[in-house]
Amino acid sequence: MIQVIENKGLKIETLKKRNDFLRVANANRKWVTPAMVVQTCMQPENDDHIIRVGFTASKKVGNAVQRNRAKRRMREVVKRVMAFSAEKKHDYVIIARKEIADLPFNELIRDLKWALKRLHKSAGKSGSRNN
RNA sequence: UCAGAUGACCGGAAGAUCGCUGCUGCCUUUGUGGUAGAAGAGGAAAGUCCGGGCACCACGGAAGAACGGUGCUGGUUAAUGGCCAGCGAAGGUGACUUCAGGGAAAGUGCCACAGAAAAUAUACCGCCAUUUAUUUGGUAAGGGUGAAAUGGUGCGGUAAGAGCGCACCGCCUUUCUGGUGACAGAAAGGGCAGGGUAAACCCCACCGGGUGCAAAAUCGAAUAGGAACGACUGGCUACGGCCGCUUAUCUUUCGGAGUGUCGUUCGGGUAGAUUGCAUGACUUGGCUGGUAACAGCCAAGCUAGAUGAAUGAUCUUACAUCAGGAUUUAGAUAAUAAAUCUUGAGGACAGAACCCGGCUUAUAGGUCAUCUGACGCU
Repeated sequence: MIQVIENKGLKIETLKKRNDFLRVANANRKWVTPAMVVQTCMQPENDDHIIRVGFTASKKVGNAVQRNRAKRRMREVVKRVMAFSAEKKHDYVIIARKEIADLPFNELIRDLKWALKRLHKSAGKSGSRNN
């Protein structure tokens, strides 16, 4: 797994600015899975080796303990999936849903892979539109 | 053994793999680097309800008014509405618990319904005397109303009654004794002053300036705009403009637009960064004083510091606990209890955000200490 990262030369950073979150949300490319919602768009700056990922857990997920746990699980999933199935020059935002605390970890990995696949496929086929 | 009361404590464990945060050492291509090491959430981190430290703002000092808060006494503390020790009242067989516990003889307001009468009192049925009378007078024992009706019980007394008199209890005043005090006890005097409500206004005593670390300080880009200086650049003016010049190439006319540009410096202080920011009313242990809260002294220690917010994720193993099933033992082939095996579920409330002291609320399950009552045994 580490080798994959090295081969592709990709580096994962986290999104921190509110503006970035809004930009990704407005791009209107998203895929919904039982545990989370995945949004994506192209990066404005051109650095080939960086993928940026933002995490959102609103109050709907639960209290502070449950929100933090949701973010940590998302971060772990991203670490294992994004390294070899993300696209260069893209920003991603992952929004937690209530079920994220209860679902098994393997299912989260499978769902994120599937969501990324669908997003990239639809981007290639029909531009930026996806409902 | 059972049922309680009070106080204190724990609040998941072990292993493997992969990470995150700042710190220290070394290396270093000085970077958002590499590597090694030790460290990294709570009893409530929560609610943001009180009290402080700290910072800024306002303000000459002090007192008062207004507003808000507190409200038995003494102590403790940086401080409190907290805590400790007492007092009083209420509850409990008891250990013990609860109390918004100053003033109702400073004044004002309110008290439904019932009732004669709910407060400058008064007399419905009664009782007694008197009278021709359904009259007049005396009474407040008894009845009735109500949450509440001029203190209670007994004896005397009387026409009937009544603190009218007496005894005891209650109440009020004064004095004495004990206590720092809240208050307690005793004696003497007074026939009794008179409902509730102050979580109604109010009175009395004491306390309180405001805003909060997104406070505040330092450094400080980029863009736009501002000021000063220098270089080059057209005049007139009555300050409204007019003429001139420029606007990709030559000449003329008309219309529109422009009339300054460049460089340096300064100030403002935005994004961002650093400080504030963890050596403190600190933690642990011991000794001394104190009933205790707590205080003093000595020794040792350094124990989270994030900022879209680290302190974990995944897997495995037992274990507490819960539910179902089976077997054995006790028991009446019952109910039930205990033990063993097995299958499944499964770890509460909850995440530091400047820091402390409290309070309140949430919390699966478990441990310990002291004490009380009941039963049994000696």
